[in-house]
Amino acid sequence: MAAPVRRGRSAEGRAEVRGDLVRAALALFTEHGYDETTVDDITAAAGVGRRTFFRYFRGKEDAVSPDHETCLARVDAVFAAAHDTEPLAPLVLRAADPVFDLYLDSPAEAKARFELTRNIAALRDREAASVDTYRRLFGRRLRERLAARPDGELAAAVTAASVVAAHNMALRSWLVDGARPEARDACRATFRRVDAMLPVAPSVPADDLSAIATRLERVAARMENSVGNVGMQP
Amino acid sequence: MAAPVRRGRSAEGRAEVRGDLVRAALALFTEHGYDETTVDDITAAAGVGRRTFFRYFRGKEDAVSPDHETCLARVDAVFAAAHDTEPLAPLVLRAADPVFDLYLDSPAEAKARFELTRNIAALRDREAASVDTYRRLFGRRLRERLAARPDGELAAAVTAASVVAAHNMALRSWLVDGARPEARDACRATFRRVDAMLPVAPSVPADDLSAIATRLERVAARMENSVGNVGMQP
DNA sequence: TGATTGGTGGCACTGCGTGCCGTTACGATT
DNA sequence: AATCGTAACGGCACGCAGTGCCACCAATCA
Repeated sequence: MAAPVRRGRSAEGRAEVRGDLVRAALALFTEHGYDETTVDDITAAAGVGRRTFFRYFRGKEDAVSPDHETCLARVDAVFAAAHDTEPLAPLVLRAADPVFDLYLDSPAEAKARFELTRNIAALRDREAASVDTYRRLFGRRLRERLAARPDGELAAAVTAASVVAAHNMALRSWLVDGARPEARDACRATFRRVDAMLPVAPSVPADDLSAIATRLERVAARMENSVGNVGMQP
Repeated sequence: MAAPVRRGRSAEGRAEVRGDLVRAALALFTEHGYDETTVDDITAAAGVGRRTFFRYFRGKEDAVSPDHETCLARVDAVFAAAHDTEPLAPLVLRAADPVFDLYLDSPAEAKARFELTRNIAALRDREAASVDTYRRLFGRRLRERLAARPDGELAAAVTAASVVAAHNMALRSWLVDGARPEARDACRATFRRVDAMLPVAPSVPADDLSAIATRLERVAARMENSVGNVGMQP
């Protein structure tokens, strides 16, 4: 005599089951530890069979991750929809928006995930691998657009890594600051400061040369400030 | 009746066993595939017991990796030995040298590892996690030295990610180019071109202002070249 | 020669992930 | 409303990764 199936087959039912599993995994991992929590514990807490867990997640580590596959597709769609002549820097910054949405829209879960990925080696490695897929995606799209330049491949690789690093840094600051919903715009603004550090292209339109001059002065000021101020004085 | 133990307990014996396991793993993964190769297959090919494998490696994925823990310690030692007033850019570039040594000193194994990490998802994720530990190490050391600057944390994160990305890009180019030993210097030179893209500090000494001016002109030229040349023309 | 130490091999065990299959609920068709 | 097809579910069994435990053997020392 099998236990009755509690849910239907609709999309809402699937989302509900998935949400139950994620919440159960986050709670159990946080309370009892990652290694001490088995998949059986998660499925028992969520009220589903063990086999069902592996129909929603590839493995135990993925139970705490949001859906990165659809997010990757959205990022790629931003690049695909952009015109070839669109200035590069704003496009790159805009392409990161879907990732921000993924985290900023659910602050509580994002913070719980952050704490787990900070403290548990297996989940930290998983996160690093996930972040690397975004870096590779940015790298591919940038390489297409920078192939003609001298050191274009290098600039593409460096820019992709820079954007992803700044993105994660902004998210991290937002999370340690309490993940307040009203600070979401500040989080995005923090990220966009990386614009001044990108090596590949200024974010100003091509016909605004005064803006270029302004930017050049900023770069010069920053460089002069750097020299003689390298490292911390004791 | 147990099989006789074939090796002693010396350090050479341990290195020999480890080398046999790495070579067996590389060969079996390449020939029969990663998922199709079990730890039993590796230990049988290396002539040791299954239990011994897990005394040399944390898991199946680590059997193809060089020793990143000692390499991380060497990188950190470079930072620890540097004076606080040393210019930042050359220090950062120099800190990457131990990683180059790790790969450039064994071209054949490096190429075999590269092919495996390129094609096998589990090993690619493992590699990404390993690279991320270097990125975090650079980030910590740079954050110490940039804490006083405006946007110092952001600059530290971006610079760390840039250096690691350029490093891996140079290694990758060297590997796909055949991993020729005589091209090792060219590999390092490719990496050092990232210097022109680093946002944090010029690599010139603090008293050479003419060099700063030269660099500023290079930056300006690159920026002007960028505007109006964004993206590829069809 | 006897005791100690440290690496090794074998064994058993837990837990992850998967293939397979019977079952069950939902939706569509008539 | 009865029926059929489909898709998700639960359960079972299996292979394999990784670990704790213990006996064994070789080298060193008393």
